[in-house]
Amino acid sequence: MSDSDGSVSKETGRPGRPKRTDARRNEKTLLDAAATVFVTSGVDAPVRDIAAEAGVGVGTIYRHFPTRADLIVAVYRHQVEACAGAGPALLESSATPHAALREWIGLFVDFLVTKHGLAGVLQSDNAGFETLHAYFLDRLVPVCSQLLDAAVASGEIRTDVEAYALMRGVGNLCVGADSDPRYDARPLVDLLVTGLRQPR
Amino acid sequence: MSDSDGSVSKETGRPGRPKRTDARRNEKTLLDAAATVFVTSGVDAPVRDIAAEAGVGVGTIYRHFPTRADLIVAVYRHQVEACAGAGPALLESSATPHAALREWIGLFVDFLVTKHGLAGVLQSDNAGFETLHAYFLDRLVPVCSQLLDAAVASGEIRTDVEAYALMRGVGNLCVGADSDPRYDARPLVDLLVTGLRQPR
DNA sequence: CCTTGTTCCGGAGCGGGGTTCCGTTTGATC
DNA sequence: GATCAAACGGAACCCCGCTCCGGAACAAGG
Repeated sequence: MSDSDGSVSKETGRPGRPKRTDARRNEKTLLDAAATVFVTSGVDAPVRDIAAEAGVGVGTIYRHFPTRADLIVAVYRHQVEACAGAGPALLESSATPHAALREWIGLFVDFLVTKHGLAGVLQSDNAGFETLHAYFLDRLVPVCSQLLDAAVASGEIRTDVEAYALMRGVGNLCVGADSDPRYDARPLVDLLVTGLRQPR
Repeated sequence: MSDSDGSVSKETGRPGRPKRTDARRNEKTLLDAAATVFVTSGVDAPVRDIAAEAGVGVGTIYRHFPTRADLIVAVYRHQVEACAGAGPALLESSATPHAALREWIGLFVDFLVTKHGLAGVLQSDNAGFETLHAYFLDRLVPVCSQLLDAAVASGEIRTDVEAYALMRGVGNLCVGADSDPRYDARPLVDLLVTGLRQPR
């Protein structure tokens, strides 16, 4: 969704008429504004705040990004793609598949904990965020699965853990990791990854 | 807070005048109603729903339980106390301290995942729930710490994990464990506890 | 440049949920 | 029964997400 050009729809492939220039401009403005507001007020920031920051009406936000999840996905798409792309690379550059998995998960955690409240909203039980949930899963679970399979193949880890569950668990451990100085998710995530190793 | 009698304040010890009988009755009614509604609609259920279930006005709820956290704490106090009490008992009955820790955490997880949304609201980043957070921590962290110390003393586990972090992590892993049939927190919690073991 | 059709925008307004506030009721006391 | 503080109820208020429509901005053709 939301091509830089807008002359074709990515989902259908049908050639939709290109967007008007003011519409394209507003979309960019909105992404910048949302990114700014997300940093200071978290991803749950009131829609009106984002609209104010961008200098547009709330209607404009909903026209470009029907759900909050769409907006969040658009803002963080680049970083998620980068994270997904790093998976195979780490698999080659690391000493063992398990080490690659550990490092990749570290990247994911670093991404999550620097976005106020993102982890908290990644849970599917929050109605209306299925899109967000789905995007992260579609993009990252396959990568995680690849790393996991490699580690299984090399005999380093147990075989009874699904990529989905692992991603979900790591995401959960990051909930509230910002906003509470007493809590650092990283050591616990490491513990989890350590626990994956075969107990022999 | 909220004595059965009300003739003395637990915090100050000063003898406050006893509550009126209708007030005491309403408090009980409210606890029952809240417990019922929590089961079906989760701990985030609208205040008005709870009021309706109890057959009282919303003002009455706020008078007895100024914040939602107060209400939740009052509803689940018994179970939390039971969990806390089970710690020392398990330490005696189990084969090793690590086994006791594993079982105790299992109890805690069972408690959390059967309460819709409780885990999700246990995070301190949710403004207004510091009371809830504080109560769970005050009550359970010392118990966890005791088990953890015993396991450290017996040389079973590593020494660099704080009770607070562990409790927090386990709680986090339980977020959304209900409401998503694809996600079961227990195996991951087990992984975490396994990861505690000394890697030697 | 003007016209016309269309897209896009702004923000008032609706509904829902949390919280407060105050006039009324009720229990306790004498 | 009279008195008075405690407790109650729910209307009212505010904040927020989301919708909707009258009008402004744009693109295309005359």
